[in-house]
Amino acid sequence: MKRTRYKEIETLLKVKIQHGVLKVGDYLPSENELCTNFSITRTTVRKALDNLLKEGYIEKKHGKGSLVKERRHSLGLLNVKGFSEAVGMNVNTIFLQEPAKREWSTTTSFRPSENELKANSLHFEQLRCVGDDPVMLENNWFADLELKNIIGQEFVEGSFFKTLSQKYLIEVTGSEQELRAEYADERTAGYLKIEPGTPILHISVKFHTNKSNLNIYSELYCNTMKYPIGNSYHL
Amino acid sequence: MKRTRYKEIETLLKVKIQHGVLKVGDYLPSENELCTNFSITRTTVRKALDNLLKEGYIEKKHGKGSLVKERRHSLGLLNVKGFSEAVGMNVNTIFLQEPAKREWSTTTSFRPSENELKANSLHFEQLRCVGDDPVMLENNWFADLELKNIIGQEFVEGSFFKTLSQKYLIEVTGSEQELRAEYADERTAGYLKIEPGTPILHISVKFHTNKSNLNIYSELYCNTMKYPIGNSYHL
DNA sequence: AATTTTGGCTTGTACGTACAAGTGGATCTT
DNA sequence: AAGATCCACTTGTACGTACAAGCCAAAATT
Repeated sequence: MKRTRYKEIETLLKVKIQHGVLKVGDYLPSENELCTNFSITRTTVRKALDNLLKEGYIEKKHGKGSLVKERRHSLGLLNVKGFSEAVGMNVNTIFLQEPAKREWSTTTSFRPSENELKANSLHFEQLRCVGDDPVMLENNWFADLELKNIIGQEFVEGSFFKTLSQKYLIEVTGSEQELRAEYADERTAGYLKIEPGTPILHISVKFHTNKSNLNIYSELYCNTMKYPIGNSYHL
Repeated sequence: MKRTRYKEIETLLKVKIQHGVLKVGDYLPSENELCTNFSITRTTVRKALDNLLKEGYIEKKHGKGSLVKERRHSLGLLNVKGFSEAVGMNVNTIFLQEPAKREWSTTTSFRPSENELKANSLHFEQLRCVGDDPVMLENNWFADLELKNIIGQEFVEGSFFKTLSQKYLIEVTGSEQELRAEYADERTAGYLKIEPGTPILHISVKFHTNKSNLNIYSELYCNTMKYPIGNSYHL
């Protein structure tokens, strides 16, 4: 991943927000202050702020400033990253199947490319809990191409995507999703502690990354009774 | 809505794409060509293209150009606009309840503000069909504040959002959503032609607009068996 | 005292310039 | 003929400038 000035500012501010240095409702330094503080032009500052806006971290008020926004308290922003970045603090993740070489699933909505299918597939399965409530069963596949030592390694802060970003400089650049309401099958229901046949939200995702041959295919099964899936979008 | 140069170019290109003048896979004129054609600077052109990128109309290739992208053929891009703009051609909309003054719903996920609750509520209900298959039941509420004559009037191309944009210069600036898998109740199941108790996808949306006191509250009930809800996101 | 005006801050739009970096065909060299 | 180089094109990043427009409090006017 190429380092750029705007990305520097962007991640720096994002970290400050994530760590609570900048709290919800706080105004960011004005664009001109950021310019002088970091010795960059307003064009670059605005590019960084635009990205934060797009990802829902801030809100901009014409004539006033940019302020830190309340991130969705439900399981928000699935269109940006994975689960553990989206939710607040009290999220526990349990590995049902540790990362290992396994067959490509034949039931994913998004079909891997021929090149990916030729390669081996790495897979892992997690159960996501809010407190003690299991709310999401998650399966992930990706081609075993460029990620040396990813199996056997602990994930950074429990997040696969943070690991990709920090250890391999791989960033998610986009995603496609398909959403379906389905009956829970027995296995899924068991892990989610619900009756088989209960409606669950099935989300199929293909994450695109800046490595053109690396995509992550995820199948998520969510119990939305207590914790609906959230999403937001701002121009 | 304020008219800006970049919005001009943006809508002009968008219309060309929507009307098929620019087809999927076609390259747009280069940024420099657009500059000279419209007598604007590259900064402005890029702002317009960024918006098209964000809304999923185009794809950019470094060193090559911008090309028109395949829009998702499933019921895509709910985070941007409403239904009839998101899907292709063969969508039929049936009014179950024409726009009229009705009570605010007490069951919406997103609570209208005090100011909105004080005002009267306008409501309408639609059934969305792909061909002959009913796929989505849609209820919409919004405060009766600034939209003179909107009841009794035909929607532009059947779309409420297009009507807002073209007749009232109101644009959607963002949205919040909550997604749940639920059992279909009898009424919903009847209209969607499914058995009561079948899982359906319930989407609650609050659309924000450039009129700060105008939000649109929608409750959508989708039969995702045949047509899953699609979504995509690109940096 | 109440109202209007002003001025200084903020973000929004738009101008123009320069160079980096990816792409691909034409040209030159071996 | 095959390969390497070059060049003209594309988009990406970053610089700098100017003014419009929204917000708000202090100052001037009524």
